[in-house]
Amino acid sequence: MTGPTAPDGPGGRPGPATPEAADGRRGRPRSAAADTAIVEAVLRLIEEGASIGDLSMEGIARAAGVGKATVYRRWPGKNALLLDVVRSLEDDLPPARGDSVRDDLVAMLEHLRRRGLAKRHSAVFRSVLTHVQAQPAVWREYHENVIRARREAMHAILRRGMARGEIRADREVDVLADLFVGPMLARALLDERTALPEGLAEQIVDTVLEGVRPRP
Amino acid sequence: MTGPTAPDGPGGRPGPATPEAADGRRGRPRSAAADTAIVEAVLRLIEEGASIGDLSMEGIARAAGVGKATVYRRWPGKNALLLDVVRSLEDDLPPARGDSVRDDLVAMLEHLRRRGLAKRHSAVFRSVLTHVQAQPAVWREYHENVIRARREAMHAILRRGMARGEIRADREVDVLADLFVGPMLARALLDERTALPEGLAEQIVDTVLEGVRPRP
Amino acid sequence: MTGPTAPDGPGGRPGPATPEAADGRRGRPRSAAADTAIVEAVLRLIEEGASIGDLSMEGIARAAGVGKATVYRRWPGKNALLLDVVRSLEDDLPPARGDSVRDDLVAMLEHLRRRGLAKRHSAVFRSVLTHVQAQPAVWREYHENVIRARREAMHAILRRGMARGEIRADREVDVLADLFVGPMLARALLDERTALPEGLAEQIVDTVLEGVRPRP
Amino acid sequence: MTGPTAPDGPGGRPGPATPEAADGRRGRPRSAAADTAIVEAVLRLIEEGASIGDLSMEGIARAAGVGKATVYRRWPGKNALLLDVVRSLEDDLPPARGDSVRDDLVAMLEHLRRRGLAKRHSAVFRSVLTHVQAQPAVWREYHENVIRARREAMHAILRRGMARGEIRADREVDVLADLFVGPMLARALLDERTALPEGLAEQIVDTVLEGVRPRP
DNA sequence: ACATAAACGAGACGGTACGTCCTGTCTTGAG
DNA sequence: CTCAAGACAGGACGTACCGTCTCGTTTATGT
Repeated sequence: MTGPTAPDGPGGRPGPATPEAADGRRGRPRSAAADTAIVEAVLRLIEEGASIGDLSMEGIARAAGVGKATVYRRWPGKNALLLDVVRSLEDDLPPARGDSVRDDLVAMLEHLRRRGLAKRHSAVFRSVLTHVQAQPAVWREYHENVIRARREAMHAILRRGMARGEIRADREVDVLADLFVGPMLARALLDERTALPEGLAEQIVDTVLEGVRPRP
Repeated sequence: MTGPTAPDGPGGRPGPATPEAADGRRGRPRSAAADTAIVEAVLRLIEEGASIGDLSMEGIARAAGVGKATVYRRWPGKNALLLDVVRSLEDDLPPARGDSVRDDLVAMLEHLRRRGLAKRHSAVFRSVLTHVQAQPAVWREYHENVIRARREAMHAILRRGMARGEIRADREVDVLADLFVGPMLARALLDERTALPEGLAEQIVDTVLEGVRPRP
Repeated sequence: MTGPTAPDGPGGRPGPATPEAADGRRGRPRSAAADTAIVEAVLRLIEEGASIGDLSMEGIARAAGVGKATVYRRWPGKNALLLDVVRSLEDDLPPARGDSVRDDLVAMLEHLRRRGLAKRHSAVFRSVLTHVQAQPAVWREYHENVIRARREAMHAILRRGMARGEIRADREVDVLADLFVGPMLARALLDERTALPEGLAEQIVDTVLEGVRPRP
Repeated sequence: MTGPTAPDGPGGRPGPATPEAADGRRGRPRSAAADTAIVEAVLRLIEEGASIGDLSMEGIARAAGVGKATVYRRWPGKNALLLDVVRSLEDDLPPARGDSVRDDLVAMLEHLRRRGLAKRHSAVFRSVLTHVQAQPAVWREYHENVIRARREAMHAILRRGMARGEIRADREVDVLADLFVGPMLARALLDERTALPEGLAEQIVDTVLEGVRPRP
């Protein structure tokens, strides 16, 4: 989510009370430079090998050359900040091109695979995500905003497939969705051997479509 | 791993420096009561709603009625302790009964499903696991001890299936394994709506075996 | 010093940078309302029980309904502001009426006593003064402007008394001055039991004049 | 107060709950070295020119080579710490020798004069005292413990003088006491020109005893 | 029985980070 | 050029934990 360049997370958090939405918009406006300096500092620190536990608001502010209050003015705590950092890494979902359900599924999984590969991701994403996951409230919000969108896109593809007779219709849609997403997730989380290999998306989609029993 | 009652992790961790491996083993022996008090305190705190980030060695020792040094004498840090707590919750894998590959797969996934259901698990396990995951070193060790065993059991089942012609042999075994384990993982981690429903194991196994394309 | 209503401190402090001294005196003039709002806010806060340490430029500006910059435009810091507040409380010294030295001394001490009694004083003055005293530079300036004037008035009275034979001339004037001022000061600073009682000025002056040895 | 070497203030603050008075006296005992390191650090910083406002608990702990918590374990805040520092500088009052009331009074004032002269005092004492004075609660306690003792010693001297006919009995004792103490205080607080000169105690006592009117 | 030695609870130690507040400066749009 | 508003970098506040280190006490064992 969020355009790749425009970090709208900061400042946007408080919802209706957001300064730019306010009537008068008085006082010195928030520095966009500080926004990016903070997010970049987090990414830099993680790339330099810091684990999530090593990160501190104190250290982030220091690394960003920013006062602590400037960080807290934008995010209520470390979790919310990290959540926004993750969001800033999210790409937009690929549009379902619709040539065939199989191709749409492959495109979706390829999107997931690539995201798990990007330099910043493999380090940042894995650790941030698992960290955020342990924080119910934060995780819920992330869930609402990011995972839900992905799930719904997946469901749309599958329902279209059912309507066109390409996908069996005697299973619940969300179970089917997990059948495709799950293997990629398992590989990303449980297997540390290698990066997610090219061709994995096709392999998963095709095998799940055709089934694991030997074909005659 | 580890018997349900006997937490052998403690004391055993430091390896060669372990007292019982020493020549004389003099002095007061470690209190087994302290071992269990500590682990139980962690579980209790989590059940009472504490997130992993809320846990502190200080608080754990306090809740266990134990001196801080007594905790540190057994585990080098919070991660190692939590890892042992997770391990204490692991049940032994079900033996592959071998009637059919399909049944063995269902048994394996049912084992996973149940583990994710137990009261202590759904609260403890999810959060501890995701926390531990963010700690590369700790995760690696957990991986070696627990996940690896599970993966190998899975692989054994699948290879037997291939040999018996029940599983297609033109795919890598570990990709196939993720095809079964992944959907359960996805449901457990990404879906907070409900507990894992009964029958989910069968549903996943059968659908993956038969494939998602409509059957004629 | 300063008329009771006209706080000329503000604006006058920065010296050459003062606007009214400038050639053209362009732009929006300073708000006299802001001047008084600030000083009044300080007094109000102290009367409401705030200790000096509790006061902050931030809080003062807030209480005065004024921007922080408006305060800093007038005073370089908290000390300077507090000093001006104290000054705004100073009454003019009573003119030496000259009927007798004894009466002039009583009038002087009565002036001190009353100043230490006024509602605003007993709260404000004591704390502000002792605070200011701990700031050498500020204290020095206060000393030059306020205490010195008082001391010189005192010395004038005493010298006149010596000339007229009412005061012994074999002591240094400033030691004699402290003999009268000191007791009132000691009572005000070291004794918290009661307000300074009526008649105290007379009692001190007469006893010091006559001496503490029993009279025959 | 407090013995000259043994800073019993720290730890002793909480009154009856003091650890050394407790039944079991468990846990690691407090480090006496830390006690002195902290107090010495305050004195050192002040001697190096720091004003009271410049002192911070953070800086004091740093200068003492001590954790902040170690300071807060002993004193609840800066005021209480400074109060103890002042107390650590108090000498015991000189015993009233009783040869004559005049000599006892001189000894008492000489004690005050000297205390205001000691290197550490003139810097530390003046500023700490005036600072502490602005904190009603702290001042009250200091008053109870230190000033009260001094006042009572003074009263004892004066009452003995009245009984022996050396002091006029038609004035309240506490007014008389201020007649002697006040001038020394005024000189110390209001006059920054010079240190308190030798012979000042005698000069004050004799002049107050004899009175300021010319003697025949 | 008695010393030895390690573990025990308690809690102090020097540190680091927390999230809040204040300082003195700067930057808006409005007057 | 001032005003109210409020963001800025910096830093102190008092609290909580970190992992280590004493304390005095308890509990085994090896003599």
